[in-house]
Amino acid sequence: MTKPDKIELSASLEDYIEAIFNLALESNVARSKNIAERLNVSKSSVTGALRLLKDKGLANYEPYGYVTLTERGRGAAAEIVKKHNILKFFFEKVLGVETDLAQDAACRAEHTLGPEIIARLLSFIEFVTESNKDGCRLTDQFREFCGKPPAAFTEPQN
Amino acid sequence: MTKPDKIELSASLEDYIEAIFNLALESNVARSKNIAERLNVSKSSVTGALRLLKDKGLANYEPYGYVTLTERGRGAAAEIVKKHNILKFFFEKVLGVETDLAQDAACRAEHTLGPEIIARLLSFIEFVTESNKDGCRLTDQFREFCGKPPAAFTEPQN
DNA sequence: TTGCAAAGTTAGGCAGGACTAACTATATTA
DNA sequence: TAATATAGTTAGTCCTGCCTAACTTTGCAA
Repeated sequence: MTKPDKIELSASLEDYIEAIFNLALESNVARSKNIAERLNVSKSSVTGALRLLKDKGLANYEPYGYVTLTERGRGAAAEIVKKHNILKFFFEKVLGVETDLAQDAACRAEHTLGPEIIARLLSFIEFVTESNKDGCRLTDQFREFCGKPPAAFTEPQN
Repeated sequence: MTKPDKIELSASLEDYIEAIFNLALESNVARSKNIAERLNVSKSSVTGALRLLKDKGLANYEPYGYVTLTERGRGAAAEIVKKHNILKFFFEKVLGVETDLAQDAACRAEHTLGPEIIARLLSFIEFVTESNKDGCRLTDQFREFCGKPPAAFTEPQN
């Protein structure tokens, strides 16, 4: 089993990969222009990012051509998307945060939380979901609970 | 009630503020050198950051002097520290992640999650804590639950 | 098949945040 | 009180990531 040397990616490059991945899913091709639109970034920024992704062996990119992800690129993308989905689900369905906010927060947090936390969070979601099937309905109980006042939590406790 | 025009801070500046705040708590003074050590950053980087914080009215800083936070600076710091603590608690005590990892993840996530998510998370922690007092012991149940295999979560679901 | 709009690239610039090396203040202590 | 170690600052560089403006390719329509 060859572990492919886990590439370190900046938050920004992760965003590009994610965008390419999602565009490919939605319309089969990712074009520079669409990436730029999706990320709210100029076309020239996209060109730069694509070159970097190519250098890292994550994207197949030739000037003026369509963009696809390499095998490794798809692997990286899948991981990011997975993080995103887990976070979004947790924020929205467990914490009960409004959809757009959950989406937004997931976009930002997906770059900062490591695999251990994500794995735990996934287990936790499953735990909660299970409890809902069991009729224990943790999420409902939490919704109900949300009407009480908050506590302190302002002392540092490293 | 004068809302003090919520200042936008980069993750990096938030780190500096947090460091100054914690150093002041621990040893009553924050010195450039200690800040540099704590953040693993060169002394000159600290000088630069302190000037920025001064410009933004968050730190009292004179070259070669001690560093303190202004009223607003302390406000900002308290918010960051609060986020940090809530996140750390959640990761460690709810998800059951190892202390150092929880600490680390909190350090990174504290810059990306907004007040709504944090507020919800706090409520959630209280909910769980309450349940523990009630003898329902959600955390224990979760620990026990953690022995089952994970599911998919790889399709995008924006 | 040429001719133009749309897509993409290049060049050049700027801000944030970090670094090292060299210099300056401060403080301690002999 | 002068010498020196320690703390702090300045100057200059680098890298990432973004931008605009100008230029080049491509592809479609007349």
